[in-house]
Amino acid sequence: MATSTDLRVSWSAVPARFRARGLRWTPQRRAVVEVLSETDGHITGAELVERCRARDAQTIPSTVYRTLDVLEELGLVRHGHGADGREEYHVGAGPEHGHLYCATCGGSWEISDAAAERIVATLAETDGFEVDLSHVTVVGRCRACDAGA
Amino acid sequence: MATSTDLRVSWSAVPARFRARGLRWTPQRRAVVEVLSETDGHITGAELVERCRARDAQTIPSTVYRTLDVLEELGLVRHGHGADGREEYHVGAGPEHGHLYCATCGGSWEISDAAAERIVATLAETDGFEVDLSHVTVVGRCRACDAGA
DNA sequence: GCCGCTACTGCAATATCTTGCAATAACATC
DNA sequence: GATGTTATTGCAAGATATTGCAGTAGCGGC
Ligand SMILES: [Mn+2]
Ligand SMILES: [Mn+2]
Ligand SMILES: [Zn+2]
Ligand SMILES: [Zn+2]
Repeated sequence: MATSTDLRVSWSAVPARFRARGLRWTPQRRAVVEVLSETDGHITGAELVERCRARDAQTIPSTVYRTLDVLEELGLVRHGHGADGREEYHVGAGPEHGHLYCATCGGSWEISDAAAERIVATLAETDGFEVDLSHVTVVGRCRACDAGA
Repeated sequence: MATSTDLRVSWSAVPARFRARGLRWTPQRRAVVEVLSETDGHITGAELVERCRARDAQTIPSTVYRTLDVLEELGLVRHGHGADGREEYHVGAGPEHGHLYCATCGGSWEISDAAAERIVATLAETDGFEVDLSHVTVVGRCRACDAGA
């Protein structure tokens, strides 16, 4: 089966997780975590900054991005990149998955578990490479666009 | 077999290719193409700007990036993204290929043709998706790092 | 060789993300 | 509840990339 690290998380336990690691629980980090706890699925770095700014106009982007780095180290979020290379965070979205982006229509989909499993297995066998599935972004052309053109 | 659009190109024919399309051949575009013609394999957008600036200190980044867009439309280069999402251009590098990046050691490799072929076939079958192989970047952990840790 | 059309450039503003550094504020300890 | 340690923040600068717009200059036609 495909690697399946579940991202579902008890946000209420996060402050304790921070302190247990010698990290500090600050108002700025609380704001980021509150926004994330209300997010399901995906959010870009810029969107997160925007939503934090909506609650607190003083929000500083570098603080938000540094908080994301910490949350990712703790395994509470994972990031990938959109078709243009921008960061996209996976939050509370269940099992790991990669994304498919259609360059023609702009649509995006999660890579099916079946395909993910085969891709991970293929690169493990032929190249000895262990894939970070959450980070996988495949750009190309979707079935609909292929048919319509 | 895997898609195999060859990028080997006769740079001397480029000015005529531009004009045939109603595009103009300018000193700025000539500089970009000259740098590319001396490049084999890969170059990031920033590196290209830097090398153009080395020949002409007046080089404007937006002009370079716009020239890259045109060259890509003409099929003379293709871009992908590094592990951090930054643009990387494939130039004169033979058949299309994707890349593997080890997040641990920072190493990078081209995805083997065998693996590429299976990945392209898998996504075509299971998700009806036609992959742009040049744009594929897979991040994870290489064999050496896996063994050493 | 000149002219006109319009593709292209330069520039300034904007978006996203990172980094170094000095000042600040968590929090463990007492 | 005061204190010291040091993790964290705010800020400024920088790297990379995109966009709108007004002025410039390629180049096809004469
Ligand atoms: Mn791209
Ligand atoms: Mn990344
Ligand atoms: Zn599509
Ligand atoms: Zn490695």
